[in-house]
Order: sequence, then C-alpha cells, then structure tokens
Amino acid sequence: MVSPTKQKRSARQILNTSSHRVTAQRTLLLDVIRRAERHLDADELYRRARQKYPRISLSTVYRNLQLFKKLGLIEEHHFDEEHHHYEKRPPTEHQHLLCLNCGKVVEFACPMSQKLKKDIGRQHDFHITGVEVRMTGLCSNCRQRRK
Amino acid sequence: MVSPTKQKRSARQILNTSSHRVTAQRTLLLDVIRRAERHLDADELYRRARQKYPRISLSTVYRNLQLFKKLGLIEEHHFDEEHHHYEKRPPTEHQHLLCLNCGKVVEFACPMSQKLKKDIGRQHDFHITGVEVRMTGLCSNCRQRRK
DNA sequence: GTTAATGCAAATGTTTTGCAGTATA
DNA sequence: TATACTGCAAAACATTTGCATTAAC
Repeated sequence: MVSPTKQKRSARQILNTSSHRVTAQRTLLLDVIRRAERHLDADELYRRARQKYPRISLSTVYRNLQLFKKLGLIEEHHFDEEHHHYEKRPPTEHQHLLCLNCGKVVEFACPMSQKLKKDIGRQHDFHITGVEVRMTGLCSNCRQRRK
Repeated sequence: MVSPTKQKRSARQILNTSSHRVTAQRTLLLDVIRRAERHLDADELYRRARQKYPRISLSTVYRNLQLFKKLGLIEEHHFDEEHHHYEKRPPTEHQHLLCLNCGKVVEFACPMSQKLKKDIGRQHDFHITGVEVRMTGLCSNCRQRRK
C-alpha cells in the first residue's frame, strides 16, 4: 500500500530518505527516463545519457536501474525475449499491448484487473501484489502493409 | 522407446508435415517436457535429457526449443528475469500466478481474458493474437512462514 | 574524513553460431 | 544419396562484479 505522500515525494527525497546519495549520474538517468517518449532498455538509456555525460559507464546504468526499481521509481517490463525495458513509475496503473511486427507499445487502462486480483487471490489463497496483462498482435498499420 | 500416445503422434505428424526430421533427440526432449511436473528452463531440460541420452548437447536443446515454439508444440514464459521457462502446449488456455518467495507457479483459468481481448482489440484497432496475465504475490505457505 | 558510488576491465551466465561429422528421409 | 540435424567449441550478448579512484554526505 502506497500512501499519497509517498507518491508525491520527489526522486531526490526518496534517495535521501533511503540514505542513497544524489549523484550527477543518478539525476541524469532519472531525467532521461522521465523525458523518454517510450520505454527504454539499458543500452538505449546508456547511449542517451552519454550524450550529456560521456564519461558515464554502462555498469552505472545497470546498477542504478536496479536501485530505481527497488525504490519503486521505475517499472521493468519484458516486451521481447532479449532485454528488459524500463519506464518511470506511472501515475496510474496500466497494461501493455505490443505489436509483434513494428514493436509499437500501446498502454491501456484495465480496471478489470482489480477484480481479477481479488478473485484469483481469494481463490488460491495468495496475497497478490502485482497484476500484469500483456497482449500481443498486429496494429492496423502493420496489418494493412501486409496485405 | 515409449509407446506412441495421441500427443506424441501429433508431434511426430507436425514435424513430418513441416518437413522436419524426427530424431531421437527431438523425441526425447518432447517426452521430457510432456512428463515434467512443472515448467522447465533450458538447463533443467538439458540435465534431465542427459540422464537418458548423455551425448545430447545444450545447443540441440536450445535449437529444438526454438523449433518447438515455432511449431506451437510448447509455450514460453518469463517467470523470472534470468531464463525462460517452457511448458507443453496446454489443452486449455490458462494464466499464471507466481509466488515471489518460493517460486511456485499456479495455473488458473481466465475466461475474462477473451472479453478483454475483444474490447481492447477493437478499441486500439489491433488484431490481437495473444493475451498473457501474470500475477505475482505470496502464497499462503510463505505468508505464514514469514510471520 | 567516511564511505557510498563510479569507471574500468574482467568475469559471468545464457543463448547462438560455424563447421565437420552423423543420421534421417 | 542428399541434406537436415547434431555435437563441439567458440562467439555473441546482456548483465554483474572486483577494485582502485572519486565525490557526496
């Protein structure tokens, strides 16, 4: 359960109160993730961060992605089999729809997942903390191009 | 060799009609997957297969997992970040519930996903081919042990 | 001044690939 | 017999780790 105050706290505050240092690299990485127009993988994040700070290393990227994930600042997704993708902690819960041809990712709300969570949790005596719905298919663009 | 069952015959047929050869290794791998009491990753499958056929190589396991997946004989899941897990193509559609502490996987039916598929597909003009619901939490055993 | 965080290089672990030999159709 | 498949070793790939240096607190 997340209290409303916790959600409003800035990344800087969250780092401070968890006694992690606010470094230039962390600030930059969070900024790149926040500005990103789509979900980034570690390598893409690394490349973008290097444009502003060429000395940053890939290990720093990986180490901080782990940290941000642990602190709940970002979420990790498995869109394809090879690497993980990350996005900033979304303000509202949403799910993902992925085009298998062009890789486009659409986010959609899924209020149903709350009911599902309650039902399945009770049914199997689980305390459920996460629900992830992942749909795959072909977007309209790719369908038309294939004809 | 094992007596031919309905499932095995169809796997054999599928290999034949797609002009892939029925090798001892493929027969063995499919058999291990079918008999498995849980979802296996590539390495576990390799270890089990070697008990019957010590010369089999890990590349053969990987190559055939890819093939089986392409032919629709098995399904691939991403339960943890590190490796993929495989199960034989299930007779009925089902979803997965994963205990974050002990790793137990519970399968559950989710008729709701059909409605979801239709709704979301229409809404975003997608032709949806796959719906995956993945829930995570703590099973009753692990909850009690943690108290 | 302490000590957490970084950059670098080397290590790790999983999955893929090139190639020569083997077995299926 | 033709060639798809295999085993082996090496490569490729993403990610992690050890360690000396740097910088946040």
